[in-house]
Amino acid sequence: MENITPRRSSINITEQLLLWYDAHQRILPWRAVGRETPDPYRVWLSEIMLQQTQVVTVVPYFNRFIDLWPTIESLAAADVNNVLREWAGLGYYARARNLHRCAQIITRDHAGEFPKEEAELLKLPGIGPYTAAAVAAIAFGKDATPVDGNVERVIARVYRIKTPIKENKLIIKSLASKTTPKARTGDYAQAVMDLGATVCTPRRPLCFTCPLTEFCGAFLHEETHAIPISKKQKKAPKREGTAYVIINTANEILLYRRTDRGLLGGMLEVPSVGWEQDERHSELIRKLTMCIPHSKAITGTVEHVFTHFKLVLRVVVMRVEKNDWHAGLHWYSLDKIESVGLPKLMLKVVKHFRSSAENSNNPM
DNA sequence: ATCCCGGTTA
DNA sequence: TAACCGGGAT
Repeated sequence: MENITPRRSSINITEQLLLWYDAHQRILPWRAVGRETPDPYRVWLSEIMLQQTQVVTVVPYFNRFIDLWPTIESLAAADVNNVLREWAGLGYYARARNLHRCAQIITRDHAGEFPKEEAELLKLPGIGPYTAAAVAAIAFGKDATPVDGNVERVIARVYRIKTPIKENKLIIKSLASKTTPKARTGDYAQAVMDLGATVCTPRRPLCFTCPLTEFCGAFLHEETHAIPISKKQKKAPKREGTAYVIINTANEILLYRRTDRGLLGGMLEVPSVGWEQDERHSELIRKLTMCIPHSKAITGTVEHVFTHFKLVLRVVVMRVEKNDWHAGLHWYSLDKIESVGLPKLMLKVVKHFRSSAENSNNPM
């Protein structure tokens, strides 16, 4: 039996991965096909979107961005608020602001060309160790080894690392570098990440389809379920607040733009109080409540989970005359609310309002 | 309901 | 080291 086909062990782990990648790589809109040269702009844009975000989520956003801004110059020339609008729903909104800043720097200071060296890429906003290595390898074929969560998991299993990933970043990086080929560094990087995403998954890895089982310490010791070691995270505390859906007689909703820094930075929001340190809207709400005390009703709550806390937001609806509130306030048509670019939390509030208004004969 | 997953920045 | 989101699995 063993002589019918060449012994797999005559192929090393790198060659095995590249063979697997040639046959099983995912077809993705930012990937070059065949002998095409990858477009650094598309590689960079995709890698920024892929930070903390899965491929299936990224694909439609990527296509939309490319439609709107096919070149880095066009992205640099865009209004940052339009970039945030298109980013809405992807989360981690600092990525969008850094993306725009980076596009402007590349356009203004680098003649529209990305630097090819990992160390130079690292200096750009929004580009950290992972993305610098990914762009250098994938877009420019440089000898760089991006290490993301997929790579960490694959390496931890193959080398049977049974201590927390967090404590082994350097070891994992050097092991991953050791198996990086001289040529096809971009394909190799994407091969490991594809394998991690589609085969060597966090739970229930599909080892029966894996090209690396003969090299994999975790598989050979039946320990894939126990590697990598997950660090236990402390459970998020709960916060509560009140969101105000303020609707005028033109069926428009009052929205504000948040400050650039911190939570949901730069995004549009429904005014709310009680759950953030900066109570920017408390005065507005106080005045509204005094002027029209009988026009409000709590319609229920929406819940949302952030990185470090859980939020329960009571929803209060207020109806105001269109002319009562105009100076400096930003009204948005409820009919077009889907296209203004609200983060998920605020979308939940608006959707809750709409469904509760539908289900009630007398919502006020 | 409750977990788990994940790069960059300040 | 903590802040920063949304999706998916169980």
